[in-house]
Amino acid sequence: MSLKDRKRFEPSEVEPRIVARWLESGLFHPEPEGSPAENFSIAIPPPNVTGALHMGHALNGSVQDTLIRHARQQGRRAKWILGTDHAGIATQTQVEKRLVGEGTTREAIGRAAFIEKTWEWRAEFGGTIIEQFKRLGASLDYEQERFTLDEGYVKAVLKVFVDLYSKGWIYRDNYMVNWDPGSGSAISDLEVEEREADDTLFHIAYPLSDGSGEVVVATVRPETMLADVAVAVHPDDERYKDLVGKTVTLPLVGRELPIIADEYVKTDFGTGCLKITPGHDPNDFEIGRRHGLPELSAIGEDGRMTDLVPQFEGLPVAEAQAAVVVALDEIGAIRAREPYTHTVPFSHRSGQRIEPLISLQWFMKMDELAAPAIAAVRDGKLRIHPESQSRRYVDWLENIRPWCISRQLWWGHQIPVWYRDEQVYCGATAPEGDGWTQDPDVLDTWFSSALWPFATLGWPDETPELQAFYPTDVLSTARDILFLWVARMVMMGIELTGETPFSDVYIHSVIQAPDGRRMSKSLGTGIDPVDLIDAHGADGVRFGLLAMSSTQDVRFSEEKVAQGQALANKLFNATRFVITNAAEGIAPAASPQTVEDRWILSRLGAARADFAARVEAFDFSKAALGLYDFVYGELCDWYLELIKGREFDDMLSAHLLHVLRETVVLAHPIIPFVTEELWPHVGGEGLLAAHVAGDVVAPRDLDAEREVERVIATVQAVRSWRDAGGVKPGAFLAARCDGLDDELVALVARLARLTPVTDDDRAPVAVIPVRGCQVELLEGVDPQEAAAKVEAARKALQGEISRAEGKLSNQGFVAKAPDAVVAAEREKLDRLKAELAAL
RNA sequence: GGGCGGUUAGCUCAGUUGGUUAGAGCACUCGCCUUACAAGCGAGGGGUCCCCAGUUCGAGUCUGGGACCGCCCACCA
Repeated sequence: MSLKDRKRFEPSEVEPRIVARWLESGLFHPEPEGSPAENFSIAIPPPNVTGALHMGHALNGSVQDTLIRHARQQGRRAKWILGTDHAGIATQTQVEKRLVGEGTTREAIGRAAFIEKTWEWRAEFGGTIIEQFKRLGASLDYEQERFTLDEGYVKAVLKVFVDLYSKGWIYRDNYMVNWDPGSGSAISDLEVEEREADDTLFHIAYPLSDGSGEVVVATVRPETMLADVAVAVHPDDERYKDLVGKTVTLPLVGRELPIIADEYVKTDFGTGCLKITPGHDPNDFEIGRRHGLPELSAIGEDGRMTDLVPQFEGLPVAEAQAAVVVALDEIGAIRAREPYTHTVPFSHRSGQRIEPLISLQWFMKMDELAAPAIAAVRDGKLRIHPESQSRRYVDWLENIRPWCISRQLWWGHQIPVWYRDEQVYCGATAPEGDGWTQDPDVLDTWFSSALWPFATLGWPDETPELQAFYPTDVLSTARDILFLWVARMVMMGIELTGETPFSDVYIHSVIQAPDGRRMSKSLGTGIDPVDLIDAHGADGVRFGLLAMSSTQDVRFSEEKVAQGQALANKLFNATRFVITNAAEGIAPAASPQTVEDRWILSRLGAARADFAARVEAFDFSKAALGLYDFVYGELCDWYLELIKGREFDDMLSAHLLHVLRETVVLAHPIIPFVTEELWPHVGGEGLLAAHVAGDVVAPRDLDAEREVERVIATVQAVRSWRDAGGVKPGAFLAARCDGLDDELVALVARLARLTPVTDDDRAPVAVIPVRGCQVELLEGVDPQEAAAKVEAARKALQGEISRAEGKLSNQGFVAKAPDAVVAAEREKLDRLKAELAAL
């Protein structure tokens, strides 16, 4: 169907065609040439391989694609690096669920078969999100898709492990970890979230071994007492000073525990006596190490009681607690119990309560890695937007602790360490000889993600891609993985490549549900961006999400998406109007003949400059809304209406095509589909996505802007009078126009539906003053209506005049305000008085 | 317990270094199928800028205090 006959832009019909053309063109896969300084690259935050597109992906995709397309328009070779993350725990959990559905378990089929199953799972579901990104119009390099477990990537990960191991920064230790019973694995501090829980605080009496009394300790975890190794008091606590050095006898167990002094203990909390359980409490662990205390484990990695106290062996933790309480009650050791609300750690992944326990794990030393990552931000080599986030970044890095990098999973990079008797071997490949067993653990998924910007480009090999596109330019992501991922990429990037892996980090908004709650599947508050694309088109979704975004979290509003859809449709119809009227076979060219022609060129230039500045400042909301204002408020509402009375000669046709063509270019980074569709109709050649716009912007024409602004103000004033006076919209009214030259009068007359007269000396029924000129309506308006309107206008003017006079008679204002402000106030007063006089 | 951000029209949000009568989109009211678009066009109504105090000739904007909401960090049993 010809464009002229399509009354509406139909995204569902257009989008698949456009995507196909983009993909065929090879445009999204730039050759690795040139230098990183002249090229532009972004590495996408790798979505989980089995994930589906959610609102965060859609917003972040819109942001990154806008940046990438903007860079392409500037003639930069732009590469948006694509790939997915193997997502250890998340993927393993899904595959395990499937196995259960098939009546088996991962333990039953064994490690090798399980990993094979997981690769099958990836083959089956791994492509979903990539296809969804295509629907969004994301101009990712689909020809070079990476995976954090592909061959080259594995090579990079193993090399990093081996290198940092030999540097002594990766080590194995028995240490307190966050044990997640849900995934059966240790997890890092960052994967723990605090939640409020209602518990009971038990006060338990520990008798002194010499029979001279007792001390009372408070705990919400009575079952951990089985692993107590000491009781601590504050060294300055007068109540207990004399007890330090004595021992108590642990109830139920009979072990003698020393009473020690440690400044950690708060004298004003509870009883001032703290039971020390290094095996099951992070603080107690630290205290235990300070005092050289033994580390006992009452709870095992299976979430059941160990054989430390045979009476409770094998009981799940919750049952053990009940049993311990019963036993303590029997001997009358519980002095008090009170309800207690506090925060306790939960696994972010499995949602289960974290069990702190001591475990043999791999750790990475972070201090030396953190220092240059802090310096990068301090020196301005790395800029974080919004700026307020850089403080969070620095604070976290300054207080960084060792990172537990081992996970008791099967799906991931297996730790490249082998054991044989007392021997330990670390290397990228298995050691020679028999009898070696590889460490069964895999690396934290974030260990491999930390290498993302360079491992995806072929590091550690000096590939052409690495030379052309690394370091990358921008990293765009949500706030919640600033530490988990961004900071670690910076640390690893600087350590391994000597370069900050990107120069700008953009932290985008989190989009909440319309009611302000979190968008989540489990709450039922999620909105599927693909459904939105179906309903409003990808352009509408992109525009809407960008227009919503901000420097903080925002609520989702479908109206903004609809606004974007309306914009796409508006641009489509504006183009349709121009090409149905323009002379045939005319090439676009700026050829202004009239004041409005000059005006729109000036406004277009301003819109372009503004758009570029907004995008480069990561202010996508303003970029999108500014585009909307230009297209609606200036191009369609005024310019196209202003030219409608004119003959579409060659010069006007060429000029209109030029304006439309440049508008389509301007809008392309945000609404690529409709603009690509229109491109050939406004004289564009090839793909708009490949079009280099350059950055030369025509100088503003302020004279034309002033004149057309007067026309607009006059038209609006007359329309307002007509409407208030009940004039039929179609009627042309005779009017005298003073203070405007003929060209402007003609414009006003057409848009306000006036018949300008000069030889009619009837008395006006209404006088409309506006910006130094006035329009006298000679007919149409009902005299009474007119009188009421005049009265209202007079009242408003008088209000303003007295306000201005009051200001100017205020000595403080005249004496202290800047001269320009005072002068402006005087000018305004004069203008108001003139307008009042004209009424 | 610390830190950060927010509070402006019915809703979602703008508001530059303090300076016209505080804006937009959506919603609402009235009028229009005016030959690009009724998913459109025109004209309107609607605000105690969270509260209190202060600085200033002048405060939505700056300062102090408070209230409420959200987020981040944190080892009080």
